[in-house]
Amino acid sequence: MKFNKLSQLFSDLESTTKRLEMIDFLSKFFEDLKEKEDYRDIDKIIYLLQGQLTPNIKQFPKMGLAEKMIIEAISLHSGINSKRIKEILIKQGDIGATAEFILSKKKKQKSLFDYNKVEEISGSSLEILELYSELKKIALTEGIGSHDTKLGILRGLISKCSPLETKYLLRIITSTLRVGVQSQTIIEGLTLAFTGKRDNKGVIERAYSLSPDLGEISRILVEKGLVEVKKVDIEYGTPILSMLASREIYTEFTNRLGVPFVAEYKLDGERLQIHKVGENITLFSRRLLDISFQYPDVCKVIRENVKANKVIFEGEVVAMDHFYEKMLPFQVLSKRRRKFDVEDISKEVPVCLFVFDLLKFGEESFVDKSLSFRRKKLEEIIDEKDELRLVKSVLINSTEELLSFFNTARKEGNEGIMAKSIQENS
DNA sequence: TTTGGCTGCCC
DNA sequence: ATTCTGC
DNA sequence: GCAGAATGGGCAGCCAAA
Repeated sequence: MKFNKLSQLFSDLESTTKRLEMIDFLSKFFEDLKEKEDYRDIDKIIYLLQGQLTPNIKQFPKMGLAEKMIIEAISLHSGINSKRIKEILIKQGDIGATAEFILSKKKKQKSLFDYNKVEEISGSSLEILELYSELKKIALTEGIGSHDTKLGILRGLISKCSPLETKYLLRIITSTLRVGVQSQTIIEGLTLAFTGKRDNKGVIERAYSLSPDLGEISRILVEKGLVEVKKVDIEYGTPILSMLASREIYTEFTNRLGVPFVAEYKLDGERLQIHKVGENITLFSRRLLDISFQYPDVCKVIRENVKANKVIFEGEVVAMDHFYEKMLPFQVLSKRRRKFDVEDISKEVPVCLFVFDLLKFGEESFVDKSLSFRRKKLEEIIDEKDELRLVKSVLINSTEELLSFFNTARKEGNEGIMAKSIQENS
């Protein structure tokens, strides 16, 4: 598929704020692929629709090239100095639009024809596959001279793109695609185009949350059908999408959930999803980056004190003064987020992992089990140590209990408290 | 070798 | 992370 | 209430220029 086709889709999506209309644009686009039975690039198309090169679980480097360097590239390409480009950027409000504006002017001067028309006639638009491999090159370029190399590749791409294509190309590179569409809407489009029924949305959503690679899910859907998508499940080594909590004044917990419900401390640290396969420990950040190397101490304490050969669980790692049993604020912990001198900083900023959920144990998925069941199993398999504990969790029966739990939580240096329903299906 | 702009990722 | 918008 | 976008503080790493 050509990139101009995808660019047109971006443009259509951007033209509306109505979600149903966006879904319609997406499903029409997918149905077109279906008619042509051309699924070669479907995964890449999906990633680009998400404004990415690869799914988060792929641990692929980022472009390392954002607004300031794009300005440099536009300047090199157009001959307009970067100060002037910055002025245009302020007016246009967007680096993509800025480039589109500048290039459409320039190209009109150069040629008597409208560039987009020339391109349509000659069919010379960039192949998505080529665009994709060039973008990968940009991401993989590093070391001395890498800025120039990246800019060189980018200039090559821009010279093959129409102004409209350049707009979206640059937005993809700077992770600011913002055409009003993300995973949820893409899933709706896919559902409509490939299953015909909107009710099937949940199946794809579930698969995506357990194996967050929408390109791969799409491929399964178009090549093997919804039946196979249903079979997607949580696997060791593949981090699942983390559940997000919504903010709420704690006194409202009782109104929303009734009593009793479970309350837990909300800790001021970094969220970790832990996959243990034998002695092998992998830690994933909330954005699904493998950050195991940052916490060798955490890996060690898990290896030695979690009594399960294979298990996936979640926790919050918090900087801790073990002598005074005092939790330290997030800023202290953030010193741990580094690549070098990891052992030194581990000693300087000791941490504790507070475990709060179980996702898989052995070959059994726990994602649909009840809260109490998950907690009970966690208590069974974790030997608590100074550096490894279960998060404080209590059953709240009354407003008085809630108030006192909140006050204790704050006194002990927590951010606040979390509320969890005891209903089986949540 | 040092400095500072830029980028990306946590919250 | 929070806050805002359109649906 | 949901999905997506816009925005902010603070840290470390990378790289080019000083």
